[in-house]
Amino acid sequence: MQNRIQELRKSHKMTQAELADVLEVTRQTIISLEKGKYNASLFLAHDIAEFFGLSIEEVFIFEGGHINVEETIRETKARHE
Amino acid sequence: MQNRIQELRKSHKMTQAELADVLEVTRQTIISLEKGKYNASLFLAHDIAEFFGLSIEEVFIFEGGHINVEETIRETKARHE
DNA sequence: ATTAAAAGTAAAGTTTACTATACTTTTTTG
DNA sequence: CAAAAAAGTATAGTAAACTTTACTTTTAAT
Repeated sequence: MQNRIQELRKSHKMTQAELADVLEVTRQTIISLEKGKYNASLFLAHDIAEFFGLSIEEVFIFEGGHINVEETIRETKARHE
Repeated sequence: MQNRIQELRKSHKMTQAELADVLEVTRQTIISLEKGKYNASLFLAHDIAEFFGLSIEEVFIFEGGHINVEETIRETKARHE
């Protein structure tokens, strides 16, 4: 999963330490998120998006995996019969 | 944090086992999320929202904590000078 | 009323987000 | 260029999301 944290942080002219401080996480967390070492929790994702005035989906890019809902439901239901 | 998983699952006439199967998690996970025992990861939150054709923010209700962005930036920057 | 299906509980184990600390490298600025 | 600020690396530890298994309670169907 990709994210626009670094880009958004820079456009707000903030350092990693400042962003970490605002979000009440450590600088390590910001570095790791920007570097893609791991993914934010739902809470932190929400706080980041809210801080930048965006939706979670606008900050975090979830690639692939577009499910055909109707088909998936049919298949899954069949599997459970 | 609240979520609308149970409501959405029922409106799709699915059991917990079926939803778990579709989302490729265990039934325990669905039960625990519906019961509010813990929060979904960002990944799972995305998969759930996508499955129901909604945004993460439409499925998960993040209460409180509305930050005044400009003020927070000013304060935080001051703290870092 | 029985039975079966669905929902729920409990607890131990794994994985991963996040912290804390300490040190190194890169970038910025005077 | 030199100093300071910012960014990055590494690693051990904690917390919480998620799994696995096994058993109990509630709801639905006949």
